[in-house]
Parts: sequence; structure tokens; C-alpha cells
Amino acid sequence: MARTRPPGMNDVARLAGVSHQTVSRVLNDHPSVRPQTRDRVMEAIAELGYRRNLAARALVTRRTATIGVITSGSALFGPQRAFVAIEEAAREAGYILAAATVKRPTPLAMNTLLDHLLSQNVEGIVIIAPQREVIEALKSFECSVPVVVLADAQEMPAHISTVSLDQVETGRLAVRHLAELGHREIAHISGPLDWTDARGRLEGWRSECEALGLNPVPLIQSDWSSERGYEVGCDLVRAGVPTAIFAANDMIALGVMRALYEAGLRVPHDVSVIGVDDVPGASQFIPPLTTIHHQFARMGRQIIATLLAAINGADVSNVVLAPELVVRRSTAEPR
Amino acid sequence: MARTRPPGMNDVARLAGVSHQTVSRVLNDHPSVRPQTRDRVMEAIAELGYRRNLAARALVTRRTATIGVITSGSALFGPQRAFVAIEEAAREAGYILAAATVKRPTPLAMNTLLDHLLSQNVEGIVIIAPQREVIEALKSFECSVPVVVLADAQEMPAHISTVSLDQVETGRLAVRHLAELGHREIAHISGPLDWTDARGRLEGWRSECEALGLNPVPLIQSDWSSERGYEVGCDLVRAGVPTAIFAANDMIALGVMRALYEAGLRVPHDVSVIGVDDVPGASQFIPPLTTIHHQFARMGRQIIATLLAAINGADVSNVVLAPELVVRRSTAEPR
DNA sequence: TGCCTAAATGTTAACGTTCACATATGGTGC
DNA sequence: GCACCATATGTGAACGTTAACATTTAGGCA
Repeated sequence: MARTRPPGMNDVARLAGVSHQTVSRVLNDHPSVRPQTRDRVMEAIAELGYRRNLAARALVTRRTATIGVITSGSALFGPQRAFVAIEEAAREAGYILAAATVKRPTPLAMNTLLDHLLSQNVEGIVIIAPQREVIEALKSFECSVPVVVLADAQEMPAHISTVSLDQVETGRLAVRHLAELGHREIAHISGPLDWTDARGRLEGWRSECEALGLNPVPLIQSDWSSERGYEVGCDLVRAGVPTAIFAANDMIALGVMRALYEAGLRVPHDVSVIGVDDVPGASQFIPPLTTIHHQFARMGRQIIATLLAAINGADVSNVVLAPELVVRRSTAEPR
Repeated sequence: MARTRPPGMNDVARLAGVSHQTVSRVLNDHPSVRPQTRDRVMEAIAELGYRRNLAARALVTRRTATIGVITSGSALFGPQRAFVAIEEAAREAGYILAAATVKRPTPLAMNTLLDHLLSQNVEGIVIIAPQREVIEALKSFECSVPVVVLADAQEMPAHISTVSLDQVETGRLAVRHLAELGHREIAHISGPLDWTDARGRLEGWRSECEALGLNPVPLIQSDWSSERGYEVGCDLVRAGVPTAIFAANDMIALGVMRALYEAGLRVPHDVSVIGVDDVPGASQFIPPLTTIHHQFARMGRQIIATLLAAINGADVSNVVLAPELVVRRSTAEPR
């Protein structure tokens, strides 16, 4: 299987009867090429099935039009949605993505990955860093290209740009919505607290409850899964349910609602439930779930915009996107 | 901001007092380098913060350790899960992914994208092609590197390798499960029929119903969304519900179940419902959804394995992965 | 005509690796 | 001491592109 060498500019040039540089000019839309010459070159390109070698190009231009993305590779809704949004935005800006996932985000693994991306001459790096561990790993890393991290600015060293969804405000929004309906006891089922998102939502819940003078309710910890949500819900049923529950994401809310349903409690008649994420299907839960929607598409565009700005020499920036309340039928006035 | 040239092998070599080739040998773990020399080189590398330039390396070796992936970029569960699985498998095999999404998979867009990936010297290409249109576009494309398509082998030209989840068997499995419970009238709510997955499931439903001699039931078409599932469910309630419903995915099933619930019909007491995908949360639907699980992780590994084999000269192959029934509580014997 | 300018094209040298080959270096056996 | 070999290192030429500069060509105007 002797793989034959693919045609290069020189082959095209020879066939078209011009110099390789003229071919280069045609490819780069240089103005001063005679239409007739251009046609001849294009013809030769088509005939040979020529394709520009981007490695060679990158070597001399130092531009790759590639952005590296590191995610923690979880199949969870948030990180995944973020990735899709970033991909889309990058493509629109003419960039290709080099994707890399890290299972366990140890500092060593992160460094290896960053190293690999840098070797690829990526022009910038996006890091989706929902866990504390990732952030820790980043602190020690010195990087020659701009980095934008999807994480709370407060968690990151000052010299790194961030774009974040306002998790604290998310918590506040949930509490405010429930409080406005008249609830005075709002329980919170948090996500795993090594996730900054979970901490932010928790923080928002706590501070807004305090600000509104609501009755304090002990925190309940969970992971992000609907299964665990169900277990927590069952515990809650046994221990006595508050009038309102703020679940850290829609999956937890889903599990909790099933636990309530099985216990004969009706949502929102007996208990109000609010989630976060607005996952596909949330509108068809029983009952349709009131939740807090995050603007992932806008976030993706913002991340890429920030990164491109940084590539062009802009300063560090920290952008925070506001969450949006989506009222459906799982929240109502307390009985 | 005069971006200074990053250090190259020559810089390292000079600092370590050796030739650039020795540096290369150290980097490539060549056996015949004196430990002492190696140390000196490593030291110089660390001091300069040197990183190998993969573009230059790719230029001469013609190897990039990169695999191109094209997805239709939908945020739907299947394609997305497939991507994550592929990424993971590729990483394990030491490959990086170059990701590209296509919104509207026209032949032109597909060709542009493939072109771009080939220019990047990817060593192979994976295409997640759930829609017919994508497949059409592929038929006309001549490609210099191996391609593996995630699609039914029957839909693809014979010279292209495929890995697929057995959608027909998925439909059969659903029908068989319901028939074994005693159902004689099994309705199917299909996905959009320009998706091959939807057609496969439909085909499995139809053929198995026929094989088992069940009463024919008219097909109901839907898209993949839970919202549309709900609408279809409402229609069904109005027109009269069968004893069992096979929804083409879990989202449709979710919407249908809500429609049934609101109409006072109980699942599975009055109607059995089965879905496909086993999405996160399906175990906590009301009631927990019986569904058909697809082995995405295994599929990802299989795709990469097939691709690597093809890169090493293996023949075209078509692998089909079997679906698995997950029985929960939304299916039962008919009343 | 002859000169000047702009447009069109060509020539040469990078870019940072690896490959193929050439050259030291040090030890072994006679 | 010398030929011989393996091990260790160095040299020069690719790879396919773009950048910088050089050259040719054509057209306008005095």
C-alpha cells in the first residue's frame, strides 16, 4: 500500500505553466493575478485534486485558525451544551476546534493536555472548568497563548479571562421567585460542592434567603443525578417537606418530584419545585418544571469573542451572563 | 505586542551544546543517547520552555495523530453522546480530535467541511450522519483518507466503513417486549423520517408487528421533541389510545406520558409506553420509563478501532451494535 | 520613441521538524 | 597497536507553504 505523495503547489504550478507562488496567490485571493491565469490554475487544482497543506502553511504563518478546548468530558448537560455552543461560535469565526477531554482533572493531566494543545499551535484555549480541581490546576500553569475559562472570575487568578453564567444570581432568582409567591421556607438541594456552579447556586440561595429574612432551612447535598434526587426526595418526605424546594438542577428536581408524587404530595399544590438548566423535556415533566435557563448559545459566542479579542491583544476581561427565569407549572403560592 | 518567536530545536541544541538532531532524538526516545546528554537537553528544554512544533513535524512525517469528526451539530441526545464517546476512545488511542459541525448538511457544506479537514491532514474522518441528506452528500465524495460513518451500512455505498446501532432491532425489541406482555395493538410515534434512525426504528416496528401477526395500527409521525410528543399524545387521547405505545425516543415518550396523565389515563395501567435512548432522568419519569439503551461508549471505541484499522490498511467493515432493553415501570400487561 | 509606473509573475529564502547518511568516539579481540 | 564494531553524535537535505524581494510586461504620457 505505497501511499503516494499528494500533489503540492509545485505540481499544480507545473501543470498550469506558472510558478508555485502564483498558485499561492490564487489560493489566497491576491488581487494581482490575471483572471485568465487564475482560471488556468483553478483548472489544474481541480484536475489534480490538489489541497492546500495547512501544516506547511501554519509553519510559516504561525497561524492555525485552531482553538483548543478542554472539557472535563462529563456527559452532563451544562458542560456538553457549552461545548456545542463554543463549537458553533468558533466555526462562525472561521476557527476549527481541537477538542480534548480530561476525565479526572488532576494538575498533571491538565498540564499534559495543555501542553499537547500548545504543541498543536492553537491560537487560544478555552477551558470548561466546572470543578474546583480544574481551577487549582490552572493556577500553576504558564501559558503562551490567551486562555478563556468558563468559570467564575472570583475563582480564577486575575490574569485569566473568564466568561461565566451567574450562578449566584441563579440561586437568588430561584429564591426570589418562590418568595414572591409567598414561600417562607425554601429548601435547597445542592449539587456536589466541588463544582463551582453548585457552590454559586448555594451561595445565592443562602444570601437571598437571608436578605429576605426567610426561615433558615438546613442544606441538603446531592449529586447532579435524578436518581440521587429521588433518594433525597424520599428522605425529605420522611423528614417532612418544606413548602418550596430549589433543586440545583432539573435532574434533581425530576427525581424529587417523583418522590413527592409517590408520597401522594402534589406539585405545586402541596410543594413548589424549581430547577436549573431548562433541559430538553423539562417542559413536559409532570408537572412542567419551572426552572432557570442559561444562555448557552450566547455564552459560546461570548467565549469565542473574548478569546479572539485576547488573541488580538485585548486585556483580561470577565464577562458574566444573566440567567433567566422560566415559569412553568411546578411553582405556585403555598397552600 | 511584538510576539517573540518561540524557541525551536536549534535554540535548545545551542544551549545544551549539542546538535538539533540530538534534541530530536531525546524527544523521540531514541535509544542511543547518553543519559548525561539527555539530561542536559532536558534541562535546556525546561529552561527555555521549549515545545515541539507539531506543524513542522506533521510536514515531514505526514502524521498528525488527528482524527476529524463531522457532526450535524444538533444538541440532540444521540449525536451528542456519540461525540463524547468518540472523543474518549480517540484520546485513549493517542489521537486528537478536530471537530467540525455542520448545521444544514447540504452536499456543498459537507464538501467544504471535508475539504477543510483533509487540508488539516487528518489521518481519518468520522462522520456522525443521522440524516439522509448527510448520506447523500457522502456518496459523491472522493476521499484520500479512511472514513467511518456512524450510519446503517445499507444506506451507505459499499466502499465506506460503517458502525451502527441496530435501529431495526431496536424497533423489533420494543415490539417484542410489548407483545410478550400481551399487547396486540402497538402504536408507533416515529421521529422525523429524514433521519435514518427514525426510519430504522419504524421499519423494525412494522416488520415485527407483521411477523407476530399483531393488529396493524397507523403510523404517527413526530419530531424528536418532548413538546411535539405531548401534542401527539393529546391527539391520541382524542382519537382513542391503543394499549401500547412505542415512542421513537424518550423525549417523545415523556411528552406522551404527560398527555396521558392529564387525560386521566394511567401508565402502565391503562397504556404501556416504551421509549428509546435511556436519557438521563428516564429512570425518574413518572412512571420510570421502560426504554431501549444504546451502547454509546462501546460504539465510540468501535468507531475508533475501525478507523485505526482502516488507516493501517484494513478492508471496509460494517459493525452493528445490539441495543439493550431496559425494563422499568411504564410497561405492563394490558388491562 | 522612450521613460515611468503599476500590474503580473518569478526567485529565493525562510519556517522547525525528521530522515538518511556521514562522522566521531570508545571499547573489544587479536 | 590496529582493525573492527557498536554506540553516540553531527550534517545536510527534504517537507509544502508564505514572505520578501526581483523581474518582466503592458500601458500611459511627454
